[in-house]
Amino acid sequence: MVVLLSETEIDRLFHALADATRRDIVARANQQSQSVSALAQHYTMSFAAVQKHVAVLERASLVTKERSGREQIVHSNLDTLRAAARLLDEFEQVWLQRTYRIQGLLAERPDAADPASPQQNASPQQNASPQQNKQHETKE
Amino acid sequence: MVVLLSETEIDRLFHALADATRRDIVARANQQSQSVSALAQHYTMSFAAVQKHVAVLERASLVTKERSGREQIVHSNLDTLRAAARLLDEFEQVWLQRTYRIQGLLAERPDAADPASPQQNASPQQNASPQQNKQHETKE
DNA sequence: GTAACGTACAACCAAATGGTTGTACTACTG
DNA sequence: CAGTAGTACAACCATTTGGTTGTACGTTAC
Repeated sequence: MVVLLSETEIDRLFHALADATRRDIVARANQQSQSVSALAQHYTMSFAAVQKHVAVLERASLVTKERSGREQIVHSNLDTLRAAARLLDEFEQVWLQRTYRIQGLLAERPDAADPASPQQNASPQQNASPQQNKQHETKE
Repeated sequence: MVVLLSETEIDRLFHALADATRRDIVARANQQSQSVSALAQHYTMSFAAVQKHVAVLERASLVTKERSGREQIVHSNLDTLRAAARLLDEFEQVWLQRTYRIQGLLAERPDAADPASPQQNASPQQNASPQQNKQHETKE
């Protein structure tokens, strides 16, 4: 299962999750959709600060806001959270697979380097991964 | 299954993952453990910049470094990645459960609110000792 | 209508981030 | 031995982040 997020969206998503206050906001909004000021009441920081946290969450699609009269109701977006979880599952899968594949090949292909052994060539010939979906600059 | 990380560690973990270069570093290190300078060759940024990224990953326990002669070999730590994945799974589970429970309880318990607020240690002064106890302060 | 509430947003600030260059030290290599 | 490769680390810089206060404006309540 492939997750549909761009690198930039992944950046935003993890960045949004990398703050305890923001995680708490999502949890509360999920528990019950509520206005920004209602959320803000639970924290010692200013209303404006909470507003900014909500904005970060919104940019990451972890919550949505919906106007209701003078209030902005914050709804959690569990789909995005699920996407994040799937994304890490994917990393786990891919990276583990690679680990196993390398281990599995050790017997038959003596030139497949041992990833755990620190004693090795040190000559930086890189057998880099063929898939390049990044948008951050790589050299090679 | 409960994941064993403190809020601060979770912050560090997600922050470390919130950068495409760092994710790429972990992927490469997982594919094959290699020295910092070998990793740095794949990026256009300076060696020192890559060093800093590795340091961030190390603080988040996503990689470990092991000295080998004059080189520092970077190993990926898949356990931490797994912990992150489990953590999001947990969020997903808990938050989804709460959603369902609330939907189910809406009729009978109008006051079913606010069970799980994190620790509060208030002391509402800013001014900041250099370390802040990153447990975000809640009010209520 | 007036007052209070909820929000938006700008201006400002301190600290953290992400990058650079330069210097120094250690470990290999010839 | 001299030279180079790999690393560590400090200093510096620009930008972002996370917080503040203040102001303005629409909406609700009285």
